[in-house]
Amino acid sequence: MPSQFFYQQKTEEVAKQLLGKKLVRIYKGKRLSGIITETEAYLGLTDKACHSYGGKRTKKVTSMWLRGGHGYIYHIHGRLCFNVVTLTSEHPEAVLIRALEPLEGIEEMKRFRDKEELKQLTTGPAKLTEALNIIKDFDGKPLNQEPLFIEDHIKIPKSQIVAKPRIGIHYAEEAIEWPLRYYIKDSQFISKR
DNA sequence: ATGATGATCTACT
DNA sequence: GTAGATCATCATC
Repeated sequence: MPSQFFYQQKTEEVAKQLLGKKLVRIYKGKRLSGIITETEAYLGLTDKACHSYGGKRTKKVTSMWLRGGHGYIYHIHGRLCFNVVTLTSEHPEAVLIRALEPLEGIEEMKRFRDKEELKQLTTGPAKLTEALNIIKDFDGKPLNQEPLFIEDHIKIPKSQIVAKPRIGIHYAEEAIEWPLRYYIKDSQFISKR
């Protein structure tokens, strides 16, 4: 399990280093898990795409102001997305988990998603929250304990990490083109090419 | 109390 | 590629 210092590194660095780790959900005593294949960094006060841009502290973004290593879960378009908070309580930044490669508990994931195809289970930020049955209760909870935590798995070499602009932030002006989306080169489990 | 807004997904062409 | 469904959250009234 990563230490608390892991999450206090620069957000871009956490986003890259989360690739290859496992996101694990314990559901009714069973492990549902996947390898993190795609992430996006959200850089807080000066990032127009970030929910905490300009120092916003509405109820929805409260968890982003926690110290690194907590979960931040928000509703969007009637769905839930899952983030890992980074840095300290003075720096409201986070990493959005956008895709996983399913590993354990695949039959449960198929049930939660009501889909059979492996690639349809976790290749999108709201898809993976549904597949792992991640619920709003986990917002603001630390990620070093059951029922939802992150586990070390494989290390992805820098040469295998692709950086591209983030998805779905057309309103974010200059931040639109910042290359803060990271994914494992050649992975079959990413949300978009 | 109401209306606008998405860090989305699905189904369709 | 594009349209429509979706619904909690927030700003405004």
